Amino acid sequence: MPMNANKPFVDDYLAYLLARSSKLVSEQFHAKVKAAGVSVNYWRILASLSDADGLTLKQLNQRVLFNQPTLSKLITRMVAEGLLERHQDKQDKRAILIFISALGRDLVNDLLHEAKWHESEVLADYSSEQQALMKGMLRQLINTLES
Amino acid sequence: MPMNANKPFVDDYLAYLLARSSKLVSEQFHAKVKAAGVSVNYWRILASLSDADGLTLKQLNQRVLFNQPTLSKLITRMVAEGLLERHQDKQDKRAILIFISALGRDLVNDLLHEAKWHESEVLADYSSEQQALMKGMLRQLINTLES
DNA sequence: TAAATATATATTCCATTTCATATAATATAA
DNA sequence: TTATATTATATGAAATGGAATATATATTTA
Repeated sequence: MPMNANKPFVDDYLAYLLARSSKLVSEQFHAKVKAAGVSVNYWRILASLSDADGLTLKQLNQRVLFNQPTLSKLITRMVAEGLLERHQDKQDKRAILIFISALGRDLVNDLLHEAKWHESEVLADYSSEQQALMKGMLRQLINTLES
Repeated sequence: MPMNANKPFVDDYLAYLLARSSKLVSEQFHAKVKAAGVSVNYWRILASLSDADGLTLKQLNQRVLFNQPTLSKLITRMVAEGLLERHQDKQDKRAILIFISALGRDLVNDLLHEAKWHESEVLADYSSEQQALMKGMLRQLINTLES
């Protein structure tokens, strides 16, 4: 017997609402990403680096929130495919600095444009006040959770 | 050179804000899920079935938004582990109906309690009005995207 | 400074997911 | 009704992800 038959769980569960909306928002756009020959994780890495080139692997991981070995291997593949460059940090020789290559830059610039266009479609029915409110709430939630 | 050096992309990109907040909200709770010996995907399936037992694989997939073969294999494993039951649909013999077993029910009930408690911690600093506003916006976004 | 501890990244091995396709049942069209 | 298309689920091979651990450098402690 359900724990609580008269009140659906997931429809009032924040983590579910976030996961579902996240997936739905990303879904159509990811089809375009794949059409460009890029996996979703590649796109996330490129987008995260697009305004912060030269991060260490650790700093990058704080943005993309992957597992460390997963990111390490993704970087290896992306370097092999010519999308990124890996340089040793002179200050801390354990660390590597990750840069977008010219090829990766072209790719991410295209995708950034498509992403913005896609977002404007998703949010077409929302006023700019509503959009700001929604994004603001999410940013606040992120800040709360990061501290 | 960045496409737009003076305006960070990801911090104003809805899909990123959703993905990041989703991951941050789920993160600590998923540690508890794993501590209960359950993978995150198992938990998502059990939670989705908790208030809608007896869905077809396809209906369930519309809730969890996995790939069809992924869900199919997850179900196979969960049945083998005694958490779920798979029955043929009498009306449509192609379809299978998925039910939670007694064992699965016990497990999910425990996790549902922990999930609610975790959510109340995450949202501790929010008034109930703010909580309702946030969830309402997400539900509206989901509805928009589903139609 | 030597030893111990901590940190950043890489690697190995195994589990899981994905892509493409198969199978079986249903719905539709000729 | 027979052929065709569609739908629901399953499966196999290959790619990817994750847990544990290794390696190399940096930091702290005695």
